[in-house]
Amino acid sequence: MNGGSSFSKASNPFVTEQQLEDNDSDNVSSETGAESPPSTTFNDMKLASPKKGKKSVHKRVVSVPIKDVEGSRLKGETAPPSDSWAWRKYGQKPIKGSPYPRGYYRCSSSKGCPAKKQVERSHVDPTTLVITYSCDHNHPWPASRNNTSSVKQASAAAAAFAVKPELSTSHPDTEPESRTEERFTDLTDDSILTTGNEFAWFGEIDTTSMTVLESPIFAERDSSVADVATIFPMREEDESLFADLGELPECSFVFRHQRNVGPQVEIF
DNA sequence: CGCGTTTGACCGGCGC
DNA sequence: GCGCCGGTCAAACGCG
Repeated sequence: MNGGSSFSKASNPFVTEQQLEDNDSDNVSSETGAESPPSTTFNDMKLASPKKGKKSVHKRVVSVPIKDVEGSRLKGETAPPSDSWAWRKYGQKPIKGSPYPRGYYRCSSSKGCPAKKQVERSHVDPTTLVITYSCDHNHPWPASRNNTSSVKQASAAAAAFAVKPELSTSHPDTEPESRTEERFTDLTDDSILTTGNEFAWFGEIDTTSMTVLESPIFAERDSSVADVATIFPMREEDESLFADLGELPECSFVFRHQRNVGPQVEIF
């Protein structure tokens, strides 16, 4: 929402959605090799909660030109684009193989929201900001280490993950926590998230920038981009994805931006 | 006063 | 078994 944050069509950030399911092996590498071997992005990607024996893990990575988002925040190098959600940074670490540090953010829009995201600059394309969204739907949120005040909503948090996407859709700016819980209730429905929330910022940034609308999600948000959906019939897959979210213990989204390359959408 | 950011330390997993 | 690396926590600081 900050002015300045707008995806310039010129940049045409192609968004490649990748859903990583860490079923039990590493089957994440083919697509990544498209242009940049994100060795750190996927291969090394470990879920925050390593305790997981083997649960399906979904991650979504969004790559956007920094120049388009840097306007939102002039702070760190990995300043994430301002979206409709409030993110609180809880850590930053230098990543091997990448000259840029990775920032760890946790959703603070709703107290119990387990949604997290990692923001880092692509070492391949320094001008590209890679945002990895990851949500632990099933995350137990151990009270022992739990943060400060999300315990009570831990349960809700679990569902929050699914909710989050939904919230953003209509969530103005002030997202009442209570609402979160309500959403969960409905979530079970086929309300499959209008998934706009997490990506709401895309729309806010610049609706005309269809470049980032390659995600079916946008298609639902804006009929004007319906064409995109046609081009990238991921919609039903996406829905499936989200639909599963209700059952999936964890989820993440992966978007990838590839320059000079046609939009690529790959789903695992 | 509250919230968010920053930084260092700690923990756990994975690879060698 | 050891070392490396990623991820998270917790305390301190700054800003609104």
